[in-house]
Amino acid sequence: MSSENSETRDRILDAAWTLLEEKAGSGVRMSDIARQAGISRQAVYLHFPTRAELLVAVTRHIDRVKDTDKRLEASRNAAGGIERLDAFIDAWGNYIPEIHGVARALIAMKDTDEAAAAAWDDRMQAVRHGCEAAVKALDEDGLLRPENSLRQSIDILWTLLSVANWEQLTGACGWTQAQYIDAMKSLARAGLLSREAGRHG
Amino acid sequence: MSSENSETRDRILDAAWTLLEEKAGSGVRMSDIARQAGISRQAVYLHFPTRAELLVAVTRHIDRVKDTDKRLEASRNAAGGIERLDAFIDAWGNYIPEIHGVARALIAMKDTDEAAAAAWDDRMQAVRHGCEAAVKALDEDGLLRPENSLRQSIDILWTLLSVANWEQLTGACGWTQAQYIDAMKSLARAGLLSREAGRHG
DNA sequence: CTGCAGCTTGACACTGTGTCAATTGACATA
DNA sequence: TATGTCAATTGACACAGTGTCAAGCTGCAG
Repeated sequence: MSSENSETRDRILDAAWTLLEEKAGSGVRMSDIARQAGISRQAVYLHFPTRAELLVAVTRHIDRVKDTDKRLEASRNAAGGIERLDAFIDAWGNYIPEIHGVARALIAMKDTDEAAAAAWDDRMQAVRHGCEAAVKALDEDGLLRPENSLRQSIDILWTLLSVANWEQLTGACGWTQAQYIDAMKSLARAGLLSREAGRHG
Repeated sequence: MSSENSETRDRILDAAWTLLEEKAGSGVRMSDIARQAGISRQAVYLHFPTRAELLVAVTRHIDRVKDTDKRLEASRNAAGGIERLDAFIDAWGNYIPEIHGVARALIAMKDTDEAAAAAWDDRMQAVRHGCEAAVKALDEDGLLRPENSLRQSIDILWTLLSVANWEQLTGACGWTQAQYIDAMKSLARAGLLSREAGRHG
């Protein structure tokens, strides 16, 4: 707990990350992670008190390695509302496949584990804030559908961009990542923008 | 196994149904179901070999009681493409809250249990067929966006109408059922119809 | 009365998480 | 060299939940 950075700790995080990617988040046990990291199962518990906390640490680890903040920040610098919407969908939508494994594992734990639920909800709220920023930019440009409240528009975008939807489209439906991104941009515009705004975008 | 209808068997199904609704699908154990049905845990296994098969039987039981087929059939009788789309969204969208508990339980088992995964996928394919019928009706009326293939349009509608999206909107976002239905109708039109078609709908 | 079907009781195997205690090996420091 | 400490190891165990197994009870049909 005291030393946040240790050789072994990082090995555990990398091992967990690898396995969660490989097995798409399901069926990864503490003992599997230990074996992958080349240490004993108990050594894992020396660094992470519970499976849930390990999973949360893995997401933070990925964020650090993949420079998530920088990516999402880029979407904030876009000029107009529509550009900003597209930039956000690019940033988040292309981030999903990289956290997919951990995301699935955390989502699966939500039902039974309080800590996992809190951690996942926390991350989803962060995504929601991104949606909020994008929708507000659209609003400032006067592009939003008048029949939807600001709140509703945020909810809609947030729901469109859920991990579950990404999973269904790229998994069960067999879409490519590029198709997914294009469709989301198109769907978001269709669902959020007023008719006149849509004609120009 | 031999006798499909027995007093006790129905009691088990009702007990499971009740608990799954109550606890929204999570944390319902075989022993809980047994207690609720007023029998021993082992008696449950006398009627259903595994938890997964019990859950599947519960969905079939609900379908029978709620007359699902009749409901969905109604959407097939609508005249035009748009009416048919609306009718399908009404039928399926209002069915989701009733199967929500079992759905969650089955989805949670998908990761670990082969049979549960197959059963859930099977049901989702049935929904997809409903989406396909609605989208084809739109296509026959020449209303679909030309930039989307038929297949893509079906995928989009299917994804919009996922249980996960219903959960997020009515749960985390706090929408009412009526708001959900309205938004889905609106989103489906926005996402599927060509611009000219949308102007009239 | 016999036999069987349906249920009960109680024990047990198995898996996976998390805990605990005793031990080892390496390295730092007095 | 002796001491302390830190990280890791080994092995045992508690606990929950699913599923299995065996023996026994009860009521009813032949």
